[in-house]
Amino acid sequence: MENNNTAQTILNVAQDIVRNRGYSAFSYADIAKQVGIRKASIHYHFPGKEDLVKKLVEQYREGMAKACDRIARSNAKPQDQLLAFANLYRNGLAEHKICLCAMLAADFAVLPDSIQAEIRVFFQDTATWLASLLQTGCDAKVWDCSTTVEQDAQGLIAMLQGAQLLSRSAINGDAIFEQMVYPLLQAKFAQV
Amino acid sequence: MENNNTAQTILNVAQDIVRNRGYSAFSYADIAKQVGIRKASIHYHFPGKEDLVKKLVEQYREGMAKACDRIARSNAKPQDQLLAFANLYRNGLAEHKICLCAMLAADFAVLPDSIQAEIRVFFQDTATWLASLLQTGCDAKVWDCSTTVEQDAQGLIAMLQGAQLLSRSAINGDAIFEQMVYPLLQAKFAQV
DNA sequence: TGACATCTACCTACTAATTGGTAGACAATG
DNA sequence: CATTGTCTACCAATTAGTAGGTAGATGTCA
Repeated sequence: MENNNTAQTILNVAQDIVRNRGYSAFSYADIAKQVGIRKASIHYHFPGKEDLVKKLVEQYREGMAKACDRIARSNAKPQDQLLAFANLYRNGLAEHKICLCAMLAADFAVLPDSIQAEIRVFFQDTATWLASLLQTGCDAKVWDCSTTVEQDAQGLIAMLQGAQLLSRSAINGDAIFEQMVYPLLQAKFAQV
Repeated sequence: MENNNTAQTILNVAQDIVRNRGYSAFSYADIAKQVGIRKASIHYHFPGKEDLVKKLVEQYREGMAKACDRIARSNAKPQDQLLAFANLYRNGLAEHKICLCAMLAADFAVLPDSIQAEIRVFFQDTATWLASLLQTGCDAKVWDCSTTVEQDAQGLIAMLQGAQLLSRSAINGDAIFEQMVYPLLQAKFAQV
């Protein structure tokens, strides 16, 4: 994660903080200290908090899209792709990082409109991608789809986000996550 | 929800705010304005933020325990009790209220230790109650339990909390919640 | 009963620290 | 000499929390 670009360093640090403490509990002073510059210099790169966080979500959205794309291009079996998708969340948790947009969803009521919109797009994109994967598995008779794949996709994402949150407040977080997620995946998609 | 007791009014208002905006984004000034007293008077009833929020979680935990107890005492069929449990979350959402402890779980990293502990107890209690319901349904052959009921219980709670969060950031929140939750409940507990 | 003391629940008026943000100086680079 | 990126030094607003005062209710005792 090296870079010689201050703006990108600021974004990286900011992402870390938001994914750990949420939107309201992060400040320019925090970032400045960790990046090793002064508060005013952050304003040079990002005039206001809104600009910074908006860029943050945009970048996070791109990263997620790329990760999903890698999974899709792997040509693995649908059940393995589903597992790989779930593991994106497990891996984040292993670094003590909640999904950025899950954190921001909790702070939704205090976010500027432009960021609220950005988050909606993130969830919509993710749900659309997952629904398409579920449909593939359906067509291949890997699992059956009694309900619509769109609803299943949203339910799965909800479970993964919720599991991340709950895991963090448990003593043995990482283990809890797997114990939560895999049984439900198995129940819904028996052959996984 | 009437009361002539200032301390309880403060708690009610504080709960509203935290469930909507989270821990970091609520202030004594907010509460004072809504209650109709001065900031300093809140300190009279609750010396510090930690005291207030701790009491908040304690009370919320009692409320949840009572709600679960009512469901258990209803002697409804296990599948109906499970539905009633899920509807606790749906009803909260209908008033634009996320589960208090889901919000605080998001803010976990910035919470005082004593409150972190309180939240752990909440989730543990809830999971224990739900696991016992799942076991009842198991014994009555209403659904089967291939995995342990404890894991299923935690997975279900994760899904419900996650669904609340995601619903709020969706345009049509309430509808989305039901479309997410019920299909997954049905898949896992077929006869529900 | 009257006098005094205490307690409850609030108030005004402050504090020190932190918040996001701005103005303008300055050094390096091209 | 202009641009870029950083700095110091400020700003007004807000944060949780404190000090000290006060009106009114509730004792308590001669």
